[in-house]
Amino acid sequence: MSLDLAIREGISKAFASLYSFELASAEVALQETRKEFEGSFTFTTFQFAGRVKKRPDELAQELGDFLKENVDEVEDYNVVKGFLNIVIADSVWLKTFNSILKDEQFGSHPSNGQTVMVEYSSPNTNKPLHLGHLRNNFLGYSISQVLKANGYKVVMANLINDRGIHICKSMIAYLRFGGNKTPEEYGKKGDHMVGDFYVRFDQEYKSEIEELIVEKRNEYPALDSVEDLKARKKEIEKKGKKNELSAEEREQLNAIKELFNRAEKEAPIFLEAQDLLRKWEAGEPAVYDLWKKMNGWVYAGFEDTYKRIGVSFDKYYYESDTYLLGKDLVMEGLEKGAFYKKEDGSVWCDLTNEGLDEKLVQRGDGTSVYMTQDMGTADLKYKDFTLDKSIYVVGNEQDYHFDVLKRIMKRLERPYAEGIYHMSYGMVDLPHGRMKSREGTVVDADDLVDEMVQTAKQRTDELGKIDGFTEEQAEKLYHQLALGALKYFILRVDPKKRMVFNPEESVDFQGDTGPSIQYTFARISALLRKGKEDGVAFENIDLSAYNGLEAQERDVIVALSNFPKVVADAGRNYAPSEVASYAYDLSRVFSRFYAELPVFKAEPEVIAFRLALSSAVAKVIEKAMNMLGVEVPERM
RNA sequence: GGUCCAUUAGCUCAACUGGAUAGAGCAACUGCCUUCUAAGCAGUAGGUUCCAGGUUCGAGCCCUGGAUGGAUCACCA
Repeated sequence: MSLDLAIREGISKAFASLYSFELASAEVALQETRKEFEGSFTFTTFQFAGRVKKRPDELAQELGDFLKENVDEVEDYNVVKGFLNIVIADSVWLKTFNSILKDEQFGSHPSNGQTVMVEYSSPNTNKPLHLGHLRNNFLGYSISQVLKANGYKVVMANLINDRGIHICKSMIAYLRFGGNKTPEEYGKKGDHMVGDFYVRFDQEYKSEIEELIVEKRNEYPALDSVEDLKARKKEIEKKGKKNELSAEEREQLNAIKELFNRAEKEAPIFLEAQDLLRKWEAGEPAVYDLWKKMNGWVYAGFEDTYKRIGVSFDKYYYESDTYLLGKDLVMEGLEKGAFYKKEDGSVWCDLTNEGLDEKLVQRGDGTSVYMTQDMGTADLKYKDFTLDKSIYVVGNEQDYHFDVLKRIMKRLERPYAEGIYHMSYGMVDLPHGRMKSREGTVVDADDLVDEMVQTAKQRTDELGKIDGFTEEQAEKLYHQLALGALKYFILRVDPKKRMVFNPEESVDFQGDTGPSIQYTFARISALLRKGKEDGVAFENIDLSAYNGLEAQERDVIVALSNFPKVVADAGRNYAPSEVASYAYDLSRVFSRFYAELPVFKAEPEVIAFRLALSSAVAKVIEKAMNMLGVEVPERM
């Protein structure tokens, strides 16, 4: 029985026998005692005081007496106002530590027989991965590991968006300007090369729009450039927000908008891209081959990046296979009365009684929309793996979409509907604002990793601690540190929140950072190496009879004992950040122990105990960091 | 305009889901390498938790109203 469970049961019994008051042990809320008070667990009595007709401090006192008397684990207690601080005997902590040592699976929960799919990454094949994708990939990979530790069977899936107008844009630009070159000839990774052509399309498109506007803009002789027109448009729109538009201005705004719209729709390169999409959908061989070829380049590039950032997938889905799915669900929904058809033949799901809008699930012409496709894909995933839960790691701009998806699947009575969870995360901002590809403020994932590796190398060289490393070992270390810094920096933040990525800060390796935790592991590894060299037996030893526990050592054991709960909470809350902050806490508690208590200048028994303690910390740090997708080096 | 989300130290983030004097790191300042790795440890300083009300023994957290920033409300994906 775990320690906190024993105490919760004790409190429950105390209430029953002292006051005939029923409080299930599961309902007993224990918190960690704040460090300025003595004790390990705190029970707050205020909310119960009235119900058992006692003053809070009086109640705490009586509960404390009962616990001290009846619960073996409780050595002592103290009461501050209504707070009952429970002191645990060192022998109990040692017993706890002993069972941690023996438990190879410590922190991992046994299989719960459930299967969960985590869909993440899900890139478009028209441009390389950037900083925003990194948050997605790190979160997806990490939550998968956390769920595995919670006893789920996890399928990591990547739904690749490999079709649509955006890919056609890259294709058109390649046809026009690509000179039939391969990525090798072009001198870039495949994904970057295709991304270049996507940008090229945009440039071309813009200049064609401008040409068209210049041609047709005779209505505005006073304005002589497209920039002027845009500025004028903005100005009027701003006024419009305050409802101060004159009829003339409104007319002018509409005219400008119309002008832009027409130009956007009539630009030759855009028409070509649309035409290409039609040809692709018709399966025209030449178009299809080009599409395959270019996607192949992109995939090779992605695989390379995935490998570098240490994420992987068990299953790939391609939108070119799934984009027509879901039509049978539309039929089913109509039959079940979950959907209805409008006069024009379009099919809708009415969610107004749930406080949402009506949602289109099929166009009037019978073709699918995004939602249709996602409905079908959800069903496909279930058919493939019989999922209990389905997690979508997707940015919070799609909160509404997934809210609707879940409700629709519930109306279609899908068994997995309740298990759909949108792991929504906030955007990654740069210190000067959000990333905008058009303004060139996108941080490319590959470049970022390169820079981080450079920084790691530089930092390591400055410290000069890795003499004797082969080049290969050194490269590996730089990579581990770079990714450790990057992943930790991103994962320590609550996923739901928007975060600021400051390139200068993220390369910091001191303080609350990945490398500083990795450093703790490296130091422990050094201790253990020395222990082994000295022939100290510290593995598989029984320490239940050890005495003379120091405060710093007890703090380490307490921190260790929290690990299983942290893993469970992180899984329940879908929050890798909780694992990250735990890893840092543990690392700090250990560092304090390390700084204040020497390991090898002690009695043999103490040496063995401290080495065992250190090795347990190393194992937990490794497990926790691995859950974040971070590797830990034995030397740095 | 409707809906949803955010706002905590100069900066980046926490706060165990309503508990004690709101904590860390960075930046600044003090100490600690002749002792197991100083990428560390100990300390000083830094707060009207956006504002105004409310709920209760107790509110950063819940409720109401407002401010600021963002997302979304496509027969785009």
